[in-house]
Amino acid sequence: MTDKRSIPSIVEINYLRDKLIKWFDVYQRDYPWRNTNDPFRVLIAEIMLRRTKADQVKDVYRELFNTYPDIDALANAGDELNGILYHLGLQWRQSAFRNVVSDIKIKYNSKVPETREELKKLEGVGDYVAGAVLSIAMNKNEWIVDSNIVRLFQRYFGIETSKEGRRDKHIIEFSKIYSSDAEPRKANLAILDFTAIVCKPGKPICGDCIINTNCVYFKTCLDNRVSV
DNA sequence: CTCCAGGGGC
DNA sequence: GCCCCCGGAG
Repeated sequence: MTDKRSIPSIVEINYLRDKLIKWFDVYQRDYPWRNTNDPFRVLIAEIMLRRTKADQVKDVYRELFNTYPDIDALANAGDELNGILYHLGLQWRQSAFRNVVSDIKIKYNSKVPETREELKKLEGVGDYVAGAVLSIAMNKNEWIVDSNIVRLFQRYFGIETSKEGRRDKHIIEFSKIYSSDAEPRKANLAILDFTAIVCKPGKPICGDCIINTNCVYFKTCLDNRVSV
């Protein structure tokens, strides 16, 4: 690829997606917010997941919905809610959290908005959370970009990004094509899990990687004789 | 010590 | 475009 900022071809992206989905069918992670199609629960989970490890969110999610089974219970929650959320860190999340619940209940009649534009009006909801709710809970063809997805794109296609790769135009364009699939939910979950388990930041498992034959990063490792 | 399913304020 | 938000795990 001569132009390092160009977007890979649709064929290349389709190939990558097919491989990741096949991998996902075997190795997908199990989290409580994946056993529901309730957009509200998925939205709450995604808000908690931002800048926070999934394993750290798991227990909080369970306790939260055991204590407050529906949006009305959550909207009327007292100070105990702060205690449940405390372990997530990022204390600003607590007020944002309450505002989101309140807005959905009052402004949206207890129904999670179904467009990216409306979702982003909620406090603490940006492109990632909005895209995740639309694609994962509603199975819509909506893109997501997080730091892990940026990294996979960099490594696999040998593409350059800015410091804020999440917001790079060519990265978002890639993600739009990637999520243009018959199963956007699966496609997006697949790339999230793959980047967390195989193509992870510190020591990626390149040796056992199912897509290493086409990966620029892997070829570079071999050229440098770095053990993988 | 660094890192983590980002977002918002500037 | 840059920077900070911050608990817990490694």
